[in-house]
Parts: sequence; C-alpha cells; structure tokens
Amino acid sequence: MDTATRKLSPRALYQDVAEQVRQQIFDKTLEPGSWIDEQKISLEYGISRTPLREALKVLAAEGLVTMKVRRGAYVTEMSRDDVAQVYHLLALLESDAAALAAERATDAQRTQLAQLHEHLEKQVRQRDAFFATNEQIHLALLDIAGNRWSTQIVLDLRKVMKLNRHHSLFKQGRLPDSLAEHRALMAAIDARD
Amino acid sequence: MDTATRKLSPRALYQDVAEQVRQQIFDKTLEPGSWIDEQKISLEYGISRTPLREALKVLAAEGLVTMKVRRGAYVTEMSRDDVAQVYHLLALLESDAAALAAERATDAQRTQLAQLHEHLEKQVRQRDAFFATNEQIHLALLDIAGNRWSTQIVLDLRKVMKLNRHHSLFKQGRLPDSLAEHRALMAAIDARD
DNA sequence: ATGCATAATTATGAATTCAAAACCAACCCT
DNA sequence: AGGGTTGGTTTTGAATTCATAATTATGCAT
Repeated sequence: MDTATRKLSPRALYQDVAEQVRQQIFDKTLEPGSWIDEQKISLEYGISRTPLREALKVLAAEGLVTMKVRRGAYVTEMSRDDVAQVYHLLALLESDAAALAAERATDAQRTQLAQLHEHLEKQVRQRDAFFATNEQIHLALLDIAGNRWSTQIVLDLRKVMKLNRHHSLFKQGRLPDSLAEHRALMAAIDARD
Repeated sequence: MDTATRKLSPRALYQDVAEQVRQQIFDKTLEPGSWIDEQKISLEYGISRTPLREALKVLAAEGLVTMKVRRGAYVTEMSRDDVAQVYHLLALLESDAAALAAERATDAQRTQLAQLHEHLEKQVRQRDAFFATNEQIHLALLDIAGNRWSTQIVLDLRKVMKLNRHHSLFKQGRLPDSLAEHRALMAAIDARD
C-alpha cells in the first residue's frame, strides 16, 4: 500500500482489513460455513497474512468467524436457535436501554427522538428507509441510556444477526409490531416512565 | 516451547499467552492504565511478538486492554461509571437467565440447584468459598437458560469486573442482599415462575 | 536559562521467512 | 478389491526481519 493512503487512515491496517472482510461476509461473498483462505485473501488485498490474521481474531471476538486450531477460520453459521437467542438478547438489552432513556433523556433528546419517530411513521412503505431510521432510533436510545458496554454488545450482536439470511424476512413480518412498539415507547418516554 | 508440551495443548500459543496475560492483569502484575511492553513480555515468555500481539487483540475484544494506534496496548481502566454500567448489565442478563431457568429447568437441574443453594447457605461465614459457590450457581443458571451468546457475554463482563479493585468490597457489602435474592430465586424456581 | 528544532532511540506495525500440522492421493499389502 | 500407510502438497502457526511513527534527548539560538 502506498504511503499516501496510509497517511489518510488513522486506523491500523488490520482494522481496515477487518472492515473489508466484514463487508464480504455481510454481502455473502464469503458464505457462512466456508473456510477463509488466508493466502488467497491477503493476495487479493495486496497485503501480508499478518494483519489479516489479526483482523480475523477481531472478527472471531465479534462472533462473525469461528477459529479452529490448525484449520484456520470459517464464517460462523447461525442456527435457528442462535438467531432466536440473539434476538432475545437484543430485545432484552434494547428494552433496558429504552427504559433508562425514558427516565434520563433531556428535553433536547426527547425532541430529537420525536422527530425520528415522526420520520419513521412516514416511511412505513419504504422498507430500506424504514429499517435505517429504525436503527437510528435504537442507537439514539442506547446513546441516551449511556451504557457504553451495552452499546458495544448490541452493535456486535446486530453484526452477527446480519449473518442470517432469514434476517430481513424475519423483521419484515414484524414490521407492524415494530411500529406499535415504537408508539408505545414514545408514549412512555413522553411520560418519563 | 518443546514439542511434548505442544502436543498436550490443543490450544494455540496465542490463546495460552492470552490466558497468562489475563492472569497477570487480574493479579495486578500488570496495573490498569500501564502500557504493555510487547518486547519485554514476549522475552519474558520466551516467544516472539507475533502470538503476543494476537493475544492482545483477543484481550482487547474482551475489554481487558485498550489499543491505541502506534502506541500499543494498555490495561483498561474502569471508571466508577464503568463499574456501575457493567454491574447493571450483569444484573440484567443474570436476571433474565434466572427467569428462563425457572421456566425450563428439568427436575434433575432443580435438585442440583437446590444442592448448590444449600451449600451456599452453609458458607455465609467463608467469603471466598461463598463467592465461588455463588459463581457456580450463576453459571448453572446460565447453562440452564441455554443462551450461549448470553453466557459468553456474562463471562466476558465478569472478567472486566475483576479489573476493579473495589470489586470485592462492593460485593462484600451486598452479601446479605445477595443471599436474600438467592432465596427468592430458589422459591421462584420451585414455583416454576 | 528557556524554548524550539532536529537527531537519535525506542517501540509498534507489517512483510517475509521458516516450521510443522493437516489434507489428499497414490501405492502397497493383505 | 478394500483398507491402511506413506509421501507430497497445501495451509496454518510462529519467528524473524524490515519499515515507520512516536518519544526522548541534545544542541543551538534567542
């Protein structure tokens, strides 16, 4: 990699690589269950295996890949049980964040949430936009709750959720429920409860 | 490292190293806030920097160390806020696990829990033994709840809790509370609620 | 004497090299 | 013909080497 590119990135190479591999996992270029060929990928990116191996350890910690001794890393496969478990966990953590947010939010934060919610209501027909705003709201709630450990865990869990191909279908079916929950949530936040 | 030792360990070297550094962090050989000298430690262990660096990335993912670009890694410092946040999270996750366990536990698992609880009651005067049994019960509950993601997160959070020196004092003051909670919990489990 | 600039040192980040374990296939023996 | 063994190939695991950024120290000028 040329020096000019390096200068512009405040991140270490292995972090960039982790992000690229993460994207390849999300867009299914690297399929769940498939082994990750270190040599092939490092050649592909024009780097050595060292930063790639460090990146793989980061991804393993996030749960996106699984490492087997002397066999290397493969993309994690999510069973139906795994999906249910992670979904349960996300619900638990985000409910907690919402409850804390209802107590602690400042007036400015409340108006911001109200705006996002209003925005959401208008996007019921546009799935992608809806999900994007939905995620924004959830992140805002986490931010207001102010528990950095909780936030980090939710971000990681959302990543592994993206591994599952039934993910969008799953959420799609729950769209009306989601909207109802959000309305109840906004009411609770207004009531500071 | 000699081949005989290697044969016996199914783990990779970086995992062993991660465990050793972890212990050094727990027993305060490596103090919170202090920089980790890669060269020094790799010499100390008689290994190269490569597996140590990989181990540090694992520890960074666990939250035990923090990495700064071009500065290396330092042992994470837990602020009072951090401790409160992690404590809150642990309470949330373990309550959830307990609730699930109350629903799902088999008869065999219930008797096992009852035995552990009985054991605990007898150890009120022995702090160390009490904490050990206490932890056993919590792990058993997580196991019964059967959410591997949740279990992994709790294990990681317990690790970072050990960073804090006020940790044991904190728990000490809560010992009677802890016992009361456990009694309520056992009642709930008996009632399958 | 103090402050800034520059050089030397030190430590991290990455590439390369070396070692060894696992996989695969061909061959031999029963 | 089938199964096991052995040799070769491939890939991972770790050590070593090289490059580069950051820190520290030194010297010069004001």
